[in-house]
Formats: sequence, C-alpha cells, structure tokens
Amino acid sequence: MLQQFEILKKAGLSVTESRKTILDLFFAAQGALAHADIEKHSSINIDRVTVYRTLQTFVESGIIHQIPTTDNTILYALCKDSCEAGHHHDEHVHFICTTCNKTNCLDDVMVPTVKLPNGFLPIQTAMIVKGTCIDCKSPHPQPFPQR
Amino acid sequence: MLQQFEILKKAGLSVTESRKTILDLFFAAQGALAHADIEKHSSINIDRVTVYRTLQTFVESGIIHQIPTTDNTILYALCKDSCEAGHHHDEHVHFICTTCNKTNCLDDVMVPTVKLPNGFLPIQTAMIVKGTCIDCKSPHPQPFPQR
DNA sequence: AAATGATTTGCAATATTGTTGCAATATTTT
DNA sequence: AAAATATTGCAACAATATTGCAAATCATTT
Ligand SMILES: [Mn+2]
Ligand SMILES: [Mn+2]
Ligand SMILES: [Zn+2]
Ligand SMILES: [Zn+2]
Repeated sequence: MLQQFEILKKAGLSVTESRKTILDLFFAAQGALAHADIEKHSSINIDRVTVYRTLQTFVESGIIHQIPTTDNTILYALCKDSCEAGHHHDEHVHFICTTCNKTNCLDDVMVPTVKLPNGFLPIQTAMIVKGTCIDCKSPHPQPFPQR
Repeated sequence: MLQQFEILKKAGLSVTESRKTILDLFFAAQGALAHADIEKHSSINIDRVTVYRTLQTFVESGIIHQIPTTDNTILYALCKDSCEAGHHHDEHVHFICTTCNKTNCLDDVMVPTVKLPNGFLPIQTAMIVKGTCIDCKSPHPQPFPQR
C-alpha cells in the first residue's frame, strides 16, 4: 500500500500537515468516517473549514469515496490505489452496522449490475446494506470511531 | 390508489391540514422530495418544524421511505400501499438523474440480493443508481420539483 | 538555503439546517 | 358539545456548512 506522501504526490496535491493527518486517520480507522468523526477526534486540531475542504479535495482526487446515508451525513472511505480523479473504481458494497454504527467497505463484494427500464442510462451504482456486522455477532472491544 | 384521507387513517394518524397538504405534494411530485423542496415550495405555508415532524411521522408510519444521498440531504418518496409501520416493502432501485436532479423510484426494479462475507447479517438493502434518466435523453419540460 | 510564487490554512462573519420546550390550536373521542 | 388527546407554530437554541480574505505553509527556482 502507498504511503500518505506518495498518495498525495500521485494525486498532484501539495503535501501538507493537515492532509497527512487526515489521511492517517483514515488509515487508522476501522471503517468509514464522517466529517464529524474527524473534526471531533481527540488528537486532532484542524479547523472545521479545512476538514471540509480536505474531504472535498480528496474526493475530487480519487483518494476517498463517498457513501450515501439517510441521516444527513456523508461517510468517506479510502479508495483503492487504482482510483483516479474523476474516475473511481469503488463499486463494492457498503455495510452499515445498526448495532455498532460502523460502516465497512466490503471490498470483495462487487455491486451487481441490474437491468433498468429502457431509456435510463446508468453511470454509477451504490449499494448499501444495513444489518449486523461480524464484530457485533461475536463482539470484542471497539476502537475509533465511537459514535 | 388510496386517498390522502384513507392513507392517514390507515396509518392511525390524525387527519390534519398540514399532513394532507404534504401528502398532496408527494402525489403531485415527479420523483422524490427533500425537506427543502417541501419547505420552499411556493404554494406551501407550513412551519419548518412541522415539515420535519411530518416527514418523520410519515416514515415511521410506512407512508414514505427514505433514499440515501451523498449531499447531506435525505430524499423521501411515497411507499406502496403495502408498506406498514416498521415494515417497509420498498426494496426497489432508486435512480438519481445527474442532469435534471430528479430522483425516481424504479418500482419494478427489485434490489438484487448479494452474498456477503460470513458473519454479516443483512436486514435492509438500498441501491442507488446515478446517471441520465429517460426524460433527459429525450427531454420535455419539467414540473416541480425544480432544483 | 534563500527568495519567489502558488497553494493552503485559519479566522471571522454569515448562512443554512436541525432540535427542543411550550402555549395555542386543531382533531378525535366521549 | 365538552373533555381528552394530539398537532402545530413560535421562539430560542444548537449544529452544520459556506465564503472572503489575510497569514502561513509548501513547491519551485535560483
Ligand atoms: Mn468503500
Ligand atoms: Mn422508492
Ligand atoms: Zn457492528
Ligand atoms: Zn433527468
């Protein structure tokens, strides 16, 4: 896996402290992060506005991808090395555990294609499964993020 | 299809002006509505708070269902008559048109089941397809909601 | 390594969105 | 129609998001 430095370089971004720190959080995190997780993380001291701008930049650069939710938040998770600006490769299923509230990328579960009515032209498909995750069926203590 | 009055009755809800008006909006709408669509609709004069509470009540009563997005909004669409409180039957695909920004329930396209890794217990699955809708391939004028 | 130019950051101000308690009003039940 | 129950609107507040701009940081050139 690439180092933060390389990831930023490869994306053509300046290598700044904020960006490295936020990338570190994603590497350390179990599962996806919301803006609030980052902003409120104990060891972090980055302005809200910078967090907003960093997340946006990372999405546009193919470093992280977004996961849609029904609670007025957006979740973000690291992309595979193969993602590029404007051209993501993240058509895997996302799993939201309703017990521990963690969201996992199921990298090995591809989103199936589905036949649409005539005239609908698909470009990108997201699939979000809610349920109980493997950790919550046979539980053990959980690290960051705590929600 | 049921009348507003019957829908509210069947759900065990009081039949109020606000609720009938908001239900009317959903019937008139092409596609899903966000809170903001309702609040800002020209002919409507219902307090923000009432709109929030009405949407929440409708979801809990199985009158509307939520559609996840990646833009800090939640979309809502009418459920089928067969939905009940706490037990929705809306496992159809949702289509978000990136041209006209309308979101449609593809009622006839069921969400496929997908094999998850061992230990993950699915309860509910959402599938959101982004692309170009049929109206935008062979366009004609569009009514509410305008976004 | 210092100077230069370009980019990013933090702050302040503002805007938008969401929540809560409570009195007034509307609806349902008796 | 009166009583009981539920809903609504207002006000106050809280949380989240956006913008402009000056200061700080980073990349590039010398
Ligand atoms: Mn993912
Ligand atoms: Mn739907
Ligand atoms: Zn879990
Ligand atoms: Zn369209």
